[in-house]
Amino acid sequence: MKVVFMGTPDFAVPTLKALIEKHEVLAVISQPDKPKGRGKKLQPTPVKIAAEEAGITVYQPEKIKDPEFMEILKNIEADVFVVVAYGQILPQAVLDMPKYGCINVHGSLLPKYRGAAPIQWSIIDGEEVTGVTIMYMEKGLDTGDMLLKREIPIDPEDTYGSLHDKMAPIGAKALIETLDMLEKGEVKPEKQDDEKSSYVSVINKSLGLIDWSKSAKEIVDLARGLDPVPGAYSFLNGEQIKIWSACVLDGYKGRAGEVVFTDKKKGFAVAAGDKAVLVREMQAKGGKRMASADYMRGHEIKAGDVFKNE
RNA sequence: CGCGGAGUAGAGCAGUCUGGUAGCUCGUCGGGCUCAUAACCCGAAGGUCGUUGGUUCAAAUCCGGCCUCCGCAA
Repeated sequence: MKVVFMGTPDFAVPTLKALIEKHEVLAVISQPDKPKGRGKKLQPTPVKIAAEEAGITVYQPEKIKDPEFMEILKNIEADVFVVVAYGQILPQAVLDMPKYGCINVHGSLLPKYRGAAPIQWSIIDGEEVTGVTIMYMEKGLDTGDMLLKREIPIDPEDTYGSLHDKMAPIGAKALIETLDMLEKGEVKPEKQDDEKSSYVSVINKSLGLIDWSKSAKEIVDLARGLDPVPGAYSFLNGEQIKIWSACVLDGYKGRAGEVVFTDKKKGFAVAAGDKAVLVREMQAKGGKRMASADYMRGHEIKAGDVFKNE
């Protein structure tokens, strides 16, 4: 099939690569390069890098709605648009362009977790199963008819990063299968049950501030859902501490946020609303992420110290 | 030139302001004791103090360049 691919972050790259292998990718659309990192250096998107490696033309319109760009898009005459985490809403005129329509790869089992950060939220919510959904795009956000679903178990030790890396290739494979079915006319579009739908918000940094009055499991899930970015955090003696990895520790209680357990090998634990949270990996400002036990060799943390919101 | 922190033994840090060839908590290795919710005692090995110039009788420490890592902001 003749494909135009639209995508921006890492999650989209495996799908792009699979398409390059199996189909004819005529062009790639990605978000404009943005200043990132400490220097304010312009950073190409992961999708752009992958596309250029394959020698495919990349377009990065500021707004896809731009009439001039829409004209270009139309003249490419693709059979299908494949969209994976592109980052812009496609106007109806674009959705109507290709004869096979616009196909989207979404990182959840729709209709649950519609929106921009389904992988993170499924972990933060403590889900045990998630998946990818291939669907037709329509005007609403992630509301189109579903074509193929793949379930993926969430391991208790999975983080956003590890789950993301598991899901991206599965999404790529599912998409290729869907295109095969499309060509053969074998797809069976399935309506989403709006009654069962849920939307999740974009992840922002303030979401990572730990509320120690919540249950230990909720805090642990928050940390792994925000690992490796942007991280769950709290403050000890006015200094921000990021908590990357933790587990529930039974048998210890205290005021929420209070250090209730220290061990030179296991690290330290902080009281939550119910049980305690044993901090395994953490990071102080200016420092690298490290085992909490390592941190304690150079910094004093003792029972009774209290983590606060600032 | 967006703001800031940091690079010292395998790990985490102190020492830098007030120059005089390095220390703490662990780990490792050897020995002792025997069990005290993280065992204790004794001993040992292990460091071009990121790199490179400069100042100085003398630089981890003061000054300049460079490299790397990290937090914030985007």
